[in-house]
Amino acid sequence: MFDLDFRSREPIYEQIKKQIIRLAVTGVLKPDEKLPAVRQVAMELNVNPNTVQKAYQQLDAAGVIYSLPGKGSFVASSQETDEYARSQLEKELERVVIHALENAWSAEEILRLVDEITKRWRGEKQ
Amino acid sequence: MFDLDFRSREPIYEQIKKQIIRLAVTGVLKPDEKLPAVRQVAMELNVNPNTVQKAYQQLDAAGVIYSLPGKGSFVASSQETDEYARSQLEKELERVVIHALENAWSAEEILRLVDEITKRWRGEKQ
Amino acid sequence: MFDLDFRSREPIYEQIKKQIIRLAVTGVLKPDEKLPAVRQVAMELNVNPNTVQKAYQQLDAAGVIYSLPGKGSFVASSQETDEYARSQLEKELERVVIHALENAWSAEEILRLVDEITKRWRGEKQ
Amino acid sequence: MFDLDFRSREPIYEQIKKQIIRLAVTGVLKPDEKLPAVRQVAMELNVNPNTVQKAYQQLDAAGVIYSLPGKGSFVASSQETDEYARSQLEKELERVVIHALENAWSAEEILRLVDEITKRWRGEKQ
DNA sequence: GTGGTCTAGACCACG
DNA sequence: GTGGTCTAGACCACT
Repeated sequence: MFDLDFRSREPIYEQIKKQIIRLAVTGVLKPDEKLPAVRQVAMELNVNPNTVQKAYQQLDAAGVIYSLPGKGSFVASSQETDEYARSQLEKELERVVIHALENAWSAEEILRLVDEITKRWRGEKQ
Repeated sequence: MFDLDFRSREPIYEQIKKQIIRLAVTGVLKPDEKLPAVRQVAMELNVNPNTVQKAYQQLDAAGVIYSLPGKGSFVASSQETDEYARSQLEKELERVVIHALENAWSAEEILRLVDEITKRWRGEKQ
Repeated sequence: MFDLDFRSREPIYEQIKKQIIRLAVTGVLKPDEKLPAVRQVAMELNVNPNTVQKAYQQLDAAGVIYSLPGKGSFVASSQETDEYARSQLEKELERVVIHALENAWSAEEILRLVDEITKRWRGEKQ
Repeated sequence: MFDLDFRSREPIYEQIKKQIIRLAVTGVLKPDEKLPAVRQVAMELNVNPNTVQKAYQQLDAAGVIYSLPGKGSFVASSQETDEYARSQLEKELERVVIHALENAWSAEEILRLVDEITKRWRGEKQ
């Protein structure tokens, strides 16, 4: 279900968070659908249950999922998830674009590169 | 000379690296111009010399500056710097854009947001 | 008969306890009236019988209901119930009010907020 | 510095969070003041560093403190803290007051009890 | 079997 | 020495 890169600088729990958000935003996981149990995910990914727990707990605090002790964890309403995902991505994009502008990139250069990346990605997807 | 944000999550040495690159790319620092000594920068910025040293070393390894033992550190040719800065930024941008695409953003949405960020930044600069 | 919120952090058995107490205190359930059987409540609420059992047991231990083996569970005298409910609520309220006072709230602020909550609740009820 | 109740149902990290908030709201801890290190608090309280870390991290996510790896954790602006503390307390108070109202308490009864608790607390403080 | 808390102890990046 | 991440493994409350 998930795909981790253990060599990445990005913490494992962050990778898990992002993948769950991706699945929720793209509609693979529906609102109120049950997520796999913490221990099950931990086994499948070969990581410690605490690491998965941390991801679930932070998503819960952010309103992306809701966890019911004794029952499981479930996807929250799509509105909450979309808002959270959108604000996170906007922050990331803003940081990078401003960094480029500070390094004397023109708006046209940035837009052209974004367009190129998008087209390349579309090609790989098909 | 530099402007650091000690409250940022971004490591100090990364901030120093980015600012030197920015000054080189924007032409404030000319090729073969001597950089201020590690200790002097450390004193001016009120940071540990090790931190400045780390920034200089990594810039050296990346070919953006070159260090002559006993003489100091100097800005490399603008070509080296531009290539390094460009490839770093392209990698960053690609990562973020693909992340957005994976989260069901349309190319139009991304381009619109980039445009918006650019205009906002221009406004703040003036 | 009851109205549960399965998404709440509050344990299901606690919700059942509070609702039975509420019905007894408000006079909907009369003293010595028979409560519905554990299994019946469990079926109606779609919860595990153990969960209902736990609620009944704790109410029994608190003296709010009394269970006659083989005959069922019955509402205790209104005096028992009122005392229990009152002491529970006083404890809860004391805990929260003291917490507010410790966080530099003034008595006036607390009273004003209580008043506001009361008025809002009255509005929603009608 | 802190005062824990290990027998309480309230998690230790929650108790730590509340105490730090209390100290910040009451002005004992000033904005940008350095908090004791995670490991130091852990030693003083005789708890595991991970437990203290959890408290610090959640306060950081809530904007009440900011943590700089390698430097320490610091109290954020009083505005952030006040807002967070206020909203938490309002939620707690609302829950309890509504619970009382549902159990047939009159607004006057509640206000009288709050007043009584306040006066008793003032007496104990002096 | 579920999520949640906690301990013990290790390792890493940063300053 | 600082915060941050992770593992291993235990115990608890709830369903």
